[in-house]
Amino acid sequence: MSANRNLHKAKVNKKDEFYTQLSDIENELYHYWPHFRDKVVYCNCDDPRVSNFFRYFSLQFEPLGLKKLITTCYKNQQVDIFSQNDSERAIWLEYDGTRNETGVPSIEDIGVRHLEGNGDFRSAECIELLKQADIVVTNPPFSLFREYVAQLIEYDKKFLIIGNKNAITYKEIFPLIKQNKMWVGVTPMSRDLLFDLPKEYAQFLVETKREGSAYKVLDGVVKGRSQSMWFTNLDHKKRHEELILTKRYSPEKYPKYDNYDATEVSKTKDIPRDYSGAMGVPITFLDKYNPEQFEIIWTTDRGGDGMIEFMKKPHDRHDAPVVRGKGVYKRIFIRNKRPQA
DNA sequence: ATCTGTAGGGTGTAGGCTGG
DNA sequence: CCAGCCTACACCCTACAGAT
Repeated sequence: MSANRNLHKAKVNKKDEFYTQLSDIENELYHYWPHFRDKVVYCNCDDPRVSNFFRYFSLQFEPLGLKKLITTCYKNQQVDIFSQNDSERAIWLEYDGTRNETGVPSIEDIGVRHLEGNGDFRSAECIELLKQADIVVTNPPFSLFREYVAQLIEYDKKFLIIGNKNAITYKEIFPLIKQNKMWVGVTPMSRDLLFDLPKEYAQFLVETKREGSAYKVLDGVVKGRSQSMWFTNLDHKKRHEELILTKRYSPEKYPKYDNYDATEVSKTKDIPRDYSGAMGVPITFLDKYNPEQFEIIWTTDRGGDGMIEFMKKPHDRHDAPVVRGKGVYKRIFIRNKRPQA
């Protein structure tokens, strides 16, 4: 019984109980089809038995024109302790599209192999699989997001992944966004993503958390709410769309920060069309960010290439932007490359 | 040279506001 | 009313100063 309790606790404590909804994958992937023809897709943080990523790519294998689909699945030691047999060993799957007449891949069509290790994306055997891949698509563990992205960059992979919104301001992540090496996917980042949950975890959330914050109920089904968004380095149409600006600058409407030499613009849609100086905007600006239209300078977080130092005014705090004595939330500093009259 | 206490920046989770 | 958007805040972590 006590082992049972521990198991339950282990399950509840396990962070990665959030499974991406098939509809969210479909809605995002829809915008990238040309990128996938003849490509090897790798989902390296997936359990193919429950993952909608594997499901999506195996079902869309032929329409997308994929060359190969590879999936690896992480299994931590915790689970092994309680399992009765070795069916919980880490596995990897390879699918090259051979199909039976039903159009749905059968187990015979898919090569299922055991991994030597635990399936950690950082392990040598998983890196070997990564090297074969053209595009990586998955929902990696948020706690390892930095390392995860660093590895993708190191091996020069195209990717389409889900991460926490706050990851934008991580000091390892923001430079990639500034340098246009990574950007926001098509699904608006301002909207929360909802996730499928295992039954026990859904129950745990309902019992201990608040509806609307930790979870939401959709058609009677409990979905986990997370401040998540898509990150990618695959080009898409949205990031080339001009953001239409209607407001005009005036010093009264657009105050300067007390501690930064920049103008506060509290809503992206209020960016003045005729202003060429540095502006602070909410991080959700990145939804509308078109690199031909705007230049990203830096965020209010310290670090970076020293640019931010030039914007600091004498003040007792620089951890948050301050307007008329009142602190506001994190901002991204931008400049309009082509202000209009 | 190493330890330790502390300040404050960095990160993640959750909650709140509001306009259509 | 609630999706869309913004913010509060606790706790972790790191750097660093001063002590040993």
